[in-house]
Amino acid sequence: MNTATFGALAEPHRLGMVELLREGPLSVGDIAERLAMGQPQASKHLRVLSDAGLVESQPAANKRMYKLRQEPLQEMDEWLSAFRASWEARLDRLDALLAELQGKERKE
Amino acid sequence: MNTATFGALAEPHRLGMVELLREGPLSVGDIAERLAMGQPQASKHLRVLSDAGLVESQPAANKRMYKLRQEPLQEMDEWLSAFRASWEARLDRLDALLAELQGKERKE
DNA sequence: CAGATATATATCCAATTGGATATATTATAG
DNA sequence: CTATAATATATCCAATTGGATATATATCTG
Repeated sequence: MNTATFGALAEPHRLGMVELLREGPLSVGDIAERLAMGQPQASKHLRVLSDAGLVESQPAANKRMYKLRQEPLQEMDEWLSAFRASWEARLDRLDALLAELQGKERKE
Repeated sequence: MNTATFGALAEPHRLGMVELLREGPLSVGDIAERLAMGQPQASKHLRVLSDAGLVESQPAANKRMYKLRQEPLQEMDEWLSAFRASWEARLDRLDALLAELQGKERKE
């Protein structure tokens, strides 16, 4: 797992950008406006997201459209799966325990 | 989603700690040794992880055992699910496309 | 071509951060 | 109680970071 992904998402404005771009591509100006920040700040944060591979941009006339890239998030998802395994195991044990208790209840 | 979780995982040593603790609880000394770092550094990083809720500790004799907490990772997992939906939709469309191509192939 | 619009970049600054070292704290052993 | 082992904390330092402002660059409009 790449720490750059976590680093990029560790800043509230950038996390907001990623969540915002989930709805679809946006221009820098739109992003800056919707997140209530200055344009240079938005560009700077988008640069960080872009370096981390979380977004990509393409020119559109006067503007520049940014959109999400899925790869880093998919990588995160795969990384998490190792942990998911362990907490699902716990839930399974809980299920087993509850089932056992149910069984006893019926017998008594 | 809490940026503190991402912030805590944005540092390679701390990411390593979390992955290490996946195998089970460890003392500070063990963690420091396995990650080849000094004890004060390990304590400092563990503090950050603890503040982010990613680990918890309990005293054991002379030592202090650290273990993973699942909640922040589960929260990450839920946060990711919103994105998972969109990329699974893409895969579905790809499947549909492939199926359609298969169908045409058979007809011709 | 001239002005306007959108974006990127450069610079300055204060705050945060990670590493290293020294020291304080707590518990165990003898 | 004293010495030791394990850990936490304090301090110093260099590097990084986010915000703000100014400026450069590129594209569109007329």
